[in-house]
Amino acid sequence: MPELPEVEVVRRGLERWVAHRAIGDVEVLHPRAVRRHVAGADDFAQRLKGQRIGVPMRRGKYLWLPLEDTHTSVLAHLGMSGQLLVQPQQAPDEKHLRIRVRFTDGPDDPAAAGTELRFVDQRTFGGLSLHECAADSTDGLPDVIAHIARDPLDELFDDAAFHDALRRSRTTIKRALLNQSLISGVGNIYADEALWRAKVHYERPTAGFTRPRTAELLGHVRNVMAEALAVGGTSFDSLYVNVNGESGYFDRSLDAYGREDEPCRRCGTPMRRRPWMNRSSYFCPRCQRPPRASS
DNA sequence: CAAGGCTCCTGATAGC
DNA sequence: TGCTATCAGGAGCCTT
Repeated sequence: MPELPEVEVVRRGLERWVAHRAIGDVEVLHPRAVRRHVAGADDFAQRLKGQRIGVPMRRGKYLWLPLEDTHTSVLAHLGMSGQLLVQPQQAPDEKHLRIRVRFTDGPDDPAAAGTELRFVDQRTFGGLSLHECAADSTDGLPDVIAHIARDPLDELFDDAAFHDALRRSRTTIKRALLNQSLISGVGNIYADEALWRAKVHYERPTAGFTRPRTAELLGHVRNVMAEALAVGGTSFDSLYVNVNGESGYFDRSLDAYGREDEPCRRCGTPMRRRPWMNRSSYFCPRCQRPPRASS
């Protein structure tokens, strides 16, 4: 499940393999993969043809490819299972290949010659679309994601504003961490990991957060993401821009996510799983005490 | 308007 | 053995 670190690994791969390449034919094999492109699959393909890709950018879990000499960008979201792969043109189609982007020239790196970009997505929660850039953007930020907050690895992320937002909100901390308009890039896995590290229960009301507690939690969010990024980045050395939910750094040691009934790595108490917002929350019942009036 | 719930989708797995 | 139910979950959209 791609969250910020995985998406950043993909962005770096795209920067290496497809930046500054000119787009040729585009093939949309499944309409759902371009459902955010309101004008439809044919329009998407025709408008991309002949454009040159700029330097890939990312905010939270979104990434985009600015199109040089235009005010438009290709927006990409991987959803649950999306992958952006750079493959040799002759490689067999993947089972869940949704979009193919051919190029009319090679990149600076001749090793990438003869390759194409493929969007592969089993569960079709992700997709590509073409958008105008936000009016005040200098980096090609698509207008449709202008509401997405900066992510905690962005140097312009405003810690004080985030704390103030927590204090103002009548919600609980995990909901806030997953609210992409407050802080972006955090998904279910890294939320549980950061909360475990901070010894904070997922249902703790945000209104009671002190400045030091917010600062500590943000530190843990940043650390767990940086560690995951470091691991994910090491495996990226081939002609393959990968998001892999099954392997890669996912088999690194997670402290909370998926560890139901296993001993807490701090205190040994069996970890618990609770149904939460149609998904699961993993936590240590001893290290992460629930707030009063909460189960 | 803020907050919370619903829904899209496919494949792995559990259970009968 | 083979079917059905359950789970995974990001984020737009809808309701309250």
